[in-house]
Amino acid sequence: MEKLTMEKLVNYCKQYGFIFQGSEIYGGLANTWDYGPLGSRLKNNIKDSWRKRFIQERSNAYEVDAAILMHPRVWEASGHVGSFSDPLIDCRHCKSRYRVDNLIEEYDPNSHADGMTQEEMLNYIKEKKVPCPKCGSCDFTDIRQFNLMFETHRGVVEDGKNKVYLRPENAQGEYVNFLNVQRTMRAKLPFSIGQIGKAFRNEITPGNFTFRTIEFEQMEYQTFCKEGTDSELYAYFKEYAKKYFVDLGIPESKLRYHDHEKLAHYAKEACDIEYQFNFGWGEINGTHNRTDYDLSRHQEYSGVSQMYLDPVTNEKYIPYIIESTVGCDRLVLAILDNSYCEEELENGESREIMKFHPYLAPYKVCVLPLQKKYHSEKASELYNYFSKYFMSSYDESGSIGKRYRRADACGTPFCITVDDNTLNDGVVTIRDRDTMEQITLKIEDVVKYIEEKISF
RNA sequence: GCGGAUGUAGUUUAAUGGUAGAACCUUAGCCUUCCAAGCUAACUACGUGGGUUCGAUUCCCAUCAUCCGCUCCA
Repeated sequence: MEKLTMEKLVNYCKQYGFIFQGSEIYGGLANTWDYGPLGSRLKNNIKDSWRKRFIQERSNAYEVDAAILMHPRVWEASGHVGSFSDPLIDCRHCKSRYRVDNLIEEYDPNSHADGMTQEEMLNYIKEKKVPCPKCGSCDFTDIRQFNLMFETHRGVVEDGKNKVYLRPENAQGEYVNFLNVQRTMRAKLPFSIGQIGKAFRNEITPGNFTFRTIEFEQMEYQTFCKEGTDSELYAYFKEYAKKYFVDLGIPESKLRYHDHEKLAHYAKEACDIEYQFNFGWGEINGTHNRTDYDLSRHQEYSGVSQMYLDPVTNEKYIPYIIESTVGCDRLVLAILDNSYCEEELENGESREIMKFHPYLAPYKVCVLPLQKKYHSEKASELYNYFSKYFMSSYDESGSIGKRYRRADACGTPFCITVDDNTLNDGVVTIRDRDTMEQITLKIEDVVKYIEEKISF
């Protein structure tokens, strides 16, 4: 098999209705992508699988759906306003662009550029004549701020007073609801609040299809726990996330952990899980030990106590938080990347197949009348019947072989063929894409059979 | 954001300073009926905007987008 390239995958996704370029008829808007009929089914199935593993099957896990627009003070407390914008500087000579704090710290690791204001950083560069790492000259532009948060305004008047931000991460939605969920669910530590939702970052983005986009969906849960139990949970969640990916059909050989050497200001421990995409290793999950940083900050900025009263020991304390995030769009891409196969046929041609885990497949079954003329009436009837149980498709156009292959290309695990035996004896032929085996089943047994096969 | 490449139907492509030909796909019909058969039709394209020109899909410029490599990604 030829190596899968991103171009091939993009093409495939477009051809079969998984992913289209955003605003395509206007020439496209960079780094936005629209999920088509099959892609949105796949994505929803992935979300459902996450929800099942991380909310439903875990005790003390609760889901919320928080607003994308939050009080601007949230982003002050989180540290996003002020520090989340990158101070950038360009070399006039070779046109390279750098983050100023990185530039200074590379020049002198003991310089503590983190704590400097923009002016101080600019002065530092001028005084020490910090050279451009690329060309060696010291001829830089002024520092420019690139705020990574999308801004908008509430109300019709645009002024600084009513500026709001599209959230750059979802976690704050859980943090500000910590007490609400704890109280209403009568939850005891440790417990988790999870959320699936969109976040927005106004970043400079390289392509790689949907791997990095300005608008993206995260599936994450925040676990509130007592200090001292945090590291054990952190280690456990790393394993738990990896097992989830393996359960979805991703081979362990294409997964690896990547511990962060440089930690964020809030983090005590941080580790990514990376998947081996066709373009290289890329993060699909992050586990972070965020300590009590977030709730302490919210307590400070809101003035509302975020203390937890331990009913057993009567201690009062601010919980630690372990965060586990899966990039939803990235996982969709990983699943597409991992499922794509080109199969050599006997006649030397090749065909594209998607081998999804049946739980993730956009369509579970495709109903095919063997002969359009004689079987399509019964087949339509069965299609309507199966549609009540799972996503089904129907295809009567072209030869039976062609229709099997079409279904394979969409990743449909089961084809159900309606023939004379269906009309006479009430049985259908079910063909399993993975084994290529055909079995005959009574119509009333089909739903149970399929439901077992597609469970997760 | 930088450098390189590219841009003709859904896909792969051909030709051309006088607006485009094909294959596959799709759709309809006939025939066939358990793994992309055949026949007959139909549908569908020069990324966008300027400039040069009598005339631009073709030449030039800009822009947008994609791919590859950097950069960036608490």
